[in-house]
Amino acid sequence: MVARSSRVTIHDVAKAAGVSVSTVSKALNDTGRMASETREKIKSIAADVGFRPNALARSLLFNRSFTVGLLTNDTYGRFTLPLMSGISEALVDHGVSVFLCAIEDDPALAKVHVDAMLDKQVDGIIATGKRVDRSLPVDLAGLPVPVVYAFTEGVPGSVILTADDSDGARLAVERLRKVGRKRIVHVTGPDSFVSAVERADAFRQAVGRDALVMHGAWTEAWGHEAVAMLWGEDKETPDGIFCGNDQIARGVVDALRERGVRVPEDVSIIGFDNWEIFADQTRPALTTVDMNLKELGRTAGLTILDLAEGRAVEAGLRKLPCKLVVRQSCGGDREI
Amino acid sequence: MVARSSRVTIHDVAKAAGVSVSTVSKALNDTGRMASETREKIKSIAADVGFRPNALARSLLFNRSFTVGLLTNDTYGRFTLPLMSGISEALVDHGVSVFLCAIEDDPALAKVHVDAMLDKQVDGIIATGKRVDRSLPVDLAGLPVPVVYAFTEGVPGSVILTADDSDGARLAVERLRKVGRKRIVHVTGPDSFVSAVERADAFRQAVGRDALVMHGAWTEAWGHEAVAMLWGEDKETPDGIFCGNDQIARGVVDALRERGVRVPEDVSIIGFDNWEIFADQTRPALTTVDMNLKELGRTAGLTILDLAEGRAVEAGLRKLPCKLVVRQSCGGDREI
DNA sequence: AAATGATGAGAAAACGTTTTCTCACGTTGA
DNA sequence: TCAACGTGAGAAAACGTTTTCTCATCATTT
Repeated sequence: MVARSSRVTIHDVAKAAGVSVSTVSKALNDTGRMASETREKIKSIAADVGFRPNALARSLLFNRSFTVGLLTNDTYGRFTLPLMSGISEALVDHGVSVFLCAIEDDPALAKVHVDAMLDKQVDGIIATGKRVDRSLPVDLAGLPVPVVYAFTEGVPGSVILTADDSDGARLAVERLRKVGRKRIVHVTGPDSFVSAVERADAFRQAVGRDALVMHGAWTEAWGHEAVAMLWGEDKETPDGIFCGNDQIARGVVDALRERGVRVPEDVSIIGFDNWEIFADQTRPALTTVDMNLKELGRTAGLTILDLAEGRAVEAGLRKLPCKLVVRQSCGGDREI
Repeated sequence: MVARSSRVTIHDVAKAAGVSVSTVSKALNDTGRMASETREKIKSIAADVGFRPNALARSLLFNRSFTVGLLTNDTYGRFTLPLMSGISEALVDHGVSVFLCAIEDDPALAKVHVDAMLDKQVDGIIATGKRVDRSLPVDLAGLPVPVVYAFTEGVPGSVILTADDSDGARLAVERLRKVGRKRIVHVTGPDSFVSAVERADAFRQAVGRDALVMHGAWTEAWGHEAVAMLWGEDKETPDGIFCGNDQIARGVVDALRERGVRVPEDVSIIGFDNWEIFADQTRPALTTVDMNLKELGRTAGLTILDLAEGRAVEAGLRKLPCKLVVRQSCGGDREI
């Protein structure tokens, strides 16, 4: 019943070299006692026949599969892909591969995927999602493998990695100040998102208690609308706008252009996310806050590795700093 | 040296049931001869202790790992994610998990990933990329596992799946005709992309030999530029524009609005890709051609499964049909 | 009552590794 | 010359399954 493998095994190498499999194993792993000429001969023969050890067999023996699972409900991949990229980059050097499981807010599907991963003896699971304050529709507590939550809500006592929204907001305000802006407002997403609230709080702290924060949708349309409101009243108009994401920022920039307001000469705009497809294509290109998701992924990967290999990791929420990506929409990109 | 697993094995079940492991195995797999009460008792005990067979051990035995690798150099994920979603959806029912490997046009990294997957005994590899007419920077020929190329160039004699660009173009023209458009032009990407050329050819075939095709970049800016050219001369302006992707379409729509040309009343616009983030956010929302990438992924997944299980699959290029997603930019969305 | 057959369940081998243990052989020292 | 020791290499067990083979036991038939 068992299918025959066409792959070359350690037995083939042993036969070709006229030694036992144990000797081959020791030769290739540089362990055991052995005449160095024997070792070299075996190594060369192994290379000749193209031997590569079957990872499944090693996994079975070591109880380490050198795989981790990435569980996400961010079907669009806006946040998952950069994270994935960082995880993969950090782990490939350690011979670890990543199972990507897209569960579309479907608890049953999530369970199927988690079970499949556990059956395949993943060394750990990284959970991620599309918002920081919502958990995946599956309970990952009490699993026989370590779990790291990245950019999604985790159970108490777990390791949770996320971007520092407050830091991002501070970075933006700091920059707007540096280019001489005085009347700064914040146009952002719904206040039902903790990210939006955290950024807004940090924004107020940086700008002043009565700073104007406008909550709306995460859309271009809301950017247009906000500009209409701000420029519609006969109050003093802002000279700096910090937007909650790049889509809103694009809406704001477009709306200002339509009104004949120049960006960045008259008003400086800063976005959030550094979603290149928006930030780069907006005219002028957006200066925006980057959440360093790839770095977050790298950290998540190394953390799950630490846990898998039994090293202690401090539990709790850990916030990683953001960075400002300077393009043209804020101005001052030359003189600073 | 070998770490102790905390997981419950078939031996634990055997001990708990007071029978041998072979009996447990046969009981759970509904094979062998056995008193049905024994079988049921074992099943219930196995469920009680939460036994799940170690997939690694089974893989070793069956020489089937129930994993496949998805290799991509589309770091942004525009095409990879829908594909991945389809693959995963098709395979999860068969207990197959997917390794996602992002190789960023780096041959060395690609080789590392491919080797890691082969070591882990993947049942097959699906290769994908960001263009149909470029191959990945790694040679997948002669691998000991089946390979399917999806949305990327494959070696001759291999199985290659791709979207039918001609079909997409025909669909668009057909629709423009149906809403009464007579003067239709095609604004698309560089003619160094075979996709662009195939669509352009099909467009010409549908509209007429001397139909106007404008090649440029795949950007919004090119959409603006093309409109400036079309409306700048004192020739008759088009009443229908079929765009090579949604970004160009968005540029065209925006440029027309700025000129006071109404979409879809005066001009009908159709995009390509159905990239929701563009198609949905454009005002009016874009009617656009969808390449059915998820379906493509599903097909790729089932194909690699066929190959892995030794079923014959016809080699060669297979083009899957597109579909038109109707929103507002083309008009006629109510009466048809 | 003895031979046959059916039934139930366990022993062992296999998958491809790694590691521990054992052993044969040759060299050294007294 | 013989014991002690070092060296090189193989045998066997282990990881967790599945499957084939073997063997009791019991019921049925002659």
